[in-house]
Amino acid sequence: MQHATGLLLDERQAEIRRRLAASDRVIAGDLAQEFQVSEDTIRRDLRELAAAGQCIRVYGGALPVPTPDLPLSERYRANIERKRRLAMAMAGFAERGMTIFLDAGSTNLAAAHLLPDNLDLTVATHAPHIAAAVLDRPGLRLFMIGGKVDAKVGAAIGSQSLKELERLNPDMAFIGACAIDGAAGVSAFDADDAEFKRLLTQQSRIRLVAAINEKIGTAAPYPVLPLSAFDHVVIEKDLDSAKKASLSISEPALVSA
Amino acid sequence: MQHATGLLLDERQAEIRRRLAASDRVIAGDLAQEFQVSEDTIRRDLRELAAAGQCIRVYGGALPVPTPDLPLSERYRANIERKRRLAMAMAGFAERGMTIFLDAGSTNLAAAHLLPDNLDLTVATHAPHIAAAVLDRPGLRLFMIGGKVDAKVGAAIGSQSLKELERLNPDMAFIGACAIDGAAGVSAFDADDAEFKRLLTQQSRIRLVAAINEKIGTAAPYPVLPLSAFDHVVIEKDLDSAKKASLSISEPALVSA
DNA sequence: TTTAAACGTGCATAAACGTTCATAAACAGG
DNA sequence: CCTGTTTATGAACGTTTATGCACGTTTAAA
Repeated sequence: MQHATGLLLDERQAEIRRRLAASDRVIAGDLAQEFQVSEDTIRRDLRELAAAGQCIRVYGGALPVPTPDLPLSERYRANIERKRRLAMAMAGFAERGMTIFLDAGSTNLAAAHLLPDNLDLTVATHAPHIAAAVLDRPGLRLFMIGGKVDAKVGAAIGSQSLKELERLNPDMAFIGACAIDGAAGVSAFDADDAEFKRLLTQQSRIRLVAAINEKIGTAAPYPVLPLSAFDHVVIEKDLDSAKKASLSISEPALVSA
Repeated sequence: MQHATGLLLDERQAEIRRRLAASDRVIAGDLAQEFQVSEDTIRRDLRELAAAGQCIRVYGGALPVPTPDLPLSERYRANIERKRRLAMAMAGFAERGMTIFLDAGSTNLAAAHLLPDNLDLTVATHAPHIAAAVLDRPGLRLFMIGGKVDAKVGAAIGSQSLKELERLNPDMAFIGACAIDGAAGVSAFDADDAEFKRLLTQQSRIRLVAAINEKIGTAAPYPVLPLSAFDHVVIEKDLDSAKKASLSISEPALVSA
């Protein structure tokens, strides 16, 4: 009846669980098309996952189980679906054997869930939430930058962290932008965070930065680097063309997701 | 009955094990065709491998076991309630302004949730899961030890982590014991983990170690330190008196929770 | 209120499954 | 060289499981 080459049931449900962890919803129809099975089958999967307490069934798809909303994790929940798309585009740049640094931020937390686990990747990060997510992915190796952790930024920043970062040269870095502007470049809300991002970018071979629409055309108090310092700037597909033009960059450096 | 050209049973099963390690799954039908045996035979192989804990049987084939051991998040769920009681007792030792190091382990993860948030505490740890939990507690400051993170231990261990630990002198350390014995002292399943625990204990002013009943009277391959090196050994109230006596320590060094 | 999409249920079907038995090679002991 | 035993396998049989489809119901949005 089924797959010569398709996914086994358990694999399919495991993949759905991963999606739920990375985004804030799944849609039955999309899953059906993606896994090449009928929607009935997907609905059955979602019903079973819901019965096991792994998701919450809703009309049209399912939601992840609500985690007790805490300060930081709350921020992480906002606009997850859009950030997941950005993260997916960034994850697409991963190549076998790379060491990839994930900066703090919810887009990169999504990336931690989405990075392929069969490419022998090493993930480095200074953000505990991201580290915890990576540690739960059997196919990924983890390197952690330590130091004094800033609760607002959600990552280890400051002099000790910088010193540890100096001894690391990632193949690729995913920078989380607090603000992006064609003229002001990338900027951050915290001085130490900005300095960390700057050093991180300089230490890395391939530099990616991503931002949702709201952050484009804005500037924060602490400049990081001009846009020209990055190999790829990942933005949403539907960014209005005026703002897109204001960045003064074009494909392939500009990536729409 | 088997063909001169075909593989022996052991060879076939070894090959299946190799496939499971290399890929994410095996499919019974494919294996049957490839080895030129009936699917019944493959199913028998998979059943035997599954019985030996070498794979996970699913409809249509088999999946590799998530990790050599249980997944970390699974291990964290076992005996939560009992570990929470131990953690509560340890948390009771916290005093205003202290810097407390939380070693890896589920008991200390519970402690991260239970430490009072009105004592101006700083928590240090090398375990991402614990760091993430602490970061979600507004009243706690966090210091993270970095380095290569061992997925089995669930924490950063190894030379770089040791070097960072050298520059830290916690007021108190909660050590997670893999095994405790009156004669053998505290021991661990991983060499680097044992060395980290040893240095951590030596660097700390007040040293606590906790263990659930199952770990008392057992020894692991890598010794950490004798029980005399600890200020308090926290055990469960209902530990049987023979084992309790075998530890050769008494109150107030011995704490029952 | 209307309407189309999403839903659950029951059913049919074929694949996958476990069990039992038969066969024949491999083995052990005399 | 016999003879009985063990072992790996495949075949036969009935059972379970995963899936898609049909059909009537519910839902949410227009």
